[in-house]
Amino acid sequence: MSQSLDRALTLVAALAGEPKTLDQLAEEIGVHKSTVLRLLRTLESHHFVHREGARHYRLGSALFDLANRSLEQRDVRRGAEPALAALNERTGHTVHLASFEDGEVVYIDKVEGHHAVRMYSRVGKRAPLHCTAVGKVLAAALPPARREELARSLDYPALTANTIRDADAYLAELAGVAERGYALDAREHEDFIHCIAAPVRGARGEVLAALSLSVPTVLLDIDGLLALVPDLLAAAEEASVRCGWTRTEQGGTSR
Amino acid sequence: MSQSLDRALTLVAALAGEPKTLDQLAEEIGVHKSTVLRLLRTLESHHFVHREGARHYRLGSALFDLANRSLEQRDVRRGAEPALAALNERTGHTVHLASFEDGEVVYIDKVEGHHAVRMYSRVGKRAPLHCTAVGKVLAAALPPARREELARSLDYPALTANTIRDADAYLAELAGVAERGYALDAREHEDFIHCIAAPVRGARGEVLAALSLSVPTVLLDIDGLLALVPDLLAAAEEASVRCGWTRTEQGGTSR
DNA sequence: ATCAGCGTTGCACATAGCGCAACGTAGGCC
DNA sequence: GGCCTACGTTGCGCTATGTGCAACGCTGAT
Repeated sequence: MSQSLDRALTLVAALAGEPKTLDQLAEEIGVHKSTVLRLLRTLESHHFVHREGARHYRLGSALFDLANRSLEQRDVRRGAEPALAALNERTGHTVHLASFEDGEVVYIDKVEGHHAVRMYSRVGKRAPLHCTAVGKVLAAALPPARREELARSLDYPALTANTIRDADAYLAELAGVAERGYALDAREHEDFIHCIAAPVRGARGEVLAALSLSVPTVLLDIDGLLALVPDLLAAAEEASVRCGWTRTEQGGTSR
Repeated sequence: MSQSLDRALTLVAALAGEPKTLDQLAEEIGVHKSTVLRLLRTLESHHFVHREGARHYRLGSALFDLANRSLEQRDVRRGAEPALAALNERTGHTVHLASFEDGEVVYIDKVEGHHAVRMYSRVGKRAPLHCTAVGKVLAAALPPARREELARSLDYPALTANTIRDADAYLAELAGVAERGYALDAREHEDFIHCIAAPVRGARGEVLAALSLSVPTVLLDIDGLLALVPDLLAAAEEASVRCGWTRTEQGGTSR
């Protein structure tokens, strides 16, 4: 809709990797370099990009500042943080907190595992709903109508041999997740990683986010992973309590 | 320079706090709401903002993604990370990593202290050079000509009773910092906090960043803080080594 | 000393972005 | 339950704004 803004945002994205020069950027986004220069100047004045030496630009501090400020005030994140740390401490594996956004999953916090081999991820990264444990937990939490609609709208790209490939299988899986109270990703997203995830709930029992453990298959086989489910559930419950959730006699809203 | 981009960035900054509605935003930045709507749509298409419910906008995942991606590939940060964690572990206090940018200090990493009372800060936050320990370390690392020029260009706002107030005093302080190899902020930035900082060096001995310990005065008096200098220096050296620095016989480039 | 590569500037054109005002819709109050 | 208000949304016409171009100048390399 707004051309210059659109270009500027593309520019920022292009700078996410390594610092680049004006000419590189101009070529990369297909815009005259004088235009790029002007955009960069505006971005620079807001500290969104920073000039490094005479000819290189990289992302500036405003980005970090805004990102952290915004993350900080997501209440789920704040509430869940101690639980993430504790779960990581107890298991040694990578812990993620993810939320649902626009038909995808967004990682909003993580604690790295202690092992040399571990999953690559990043806070802010987006991932598909259909092949991640966190995605399943979040999708399973939707009201049935939206769940169905959502399931029908996904593409189901096959990322590994185990990836769920169609809406029916996905819906069946989600039903199981809602039943059990946790989700499993058995090498459906990446070949050498499997995960388990559980919901973090708010005051009214609504699912705010999903908490997961991601473990390389070389460290733990599937049974070993499933053995961690009680730890996971305990951590998710701890996080939920900090987010205002109160355990109900009926066992929550899950059925 | 670019009006729409400028407005869009202002918009993003306005969203850093809490989610806001279209009207609020329009009023806040003084632009017609139809314009704001168009900008928001463009921002939304790049995931820079996210629509929450029907009428609220908040920052989107692209911001976190870009910020973390960019931080991740700052080599200093990666190299220094274990040293930060270890220093935090050993002392229990808040540890910061900061770099020099545009005549200011930018925090690029931190590990929170274990105590209930601790300094408020945030990765991406900017701070003044003249009243922070990290600022002094970074300024002291500049070649004498730039150091002088820089010192003359600062404003020296007095943030506490102890803040250095003029260029001559600052230059004298920097000379001392270069001599000692670490810097002290004795309640010059915030009333109840004092800090010590030391440089992290790269392969050619150049200063890449500053590592600091921030301690509330209620937890440790000035002597207690200074007693931590050896720990700080050891951590800074560890970080330096991971950044490619090799200890030279002459004791580095500090004199 | 010459040249190449890149950032920078001024300019003139046209488009892209703007404010306006009218419309649609959802939620709240009586 | 119906009206009203408070928002988000849309179409339109104007002009400011952002654009590409081409010439300039700096800096560093040969």
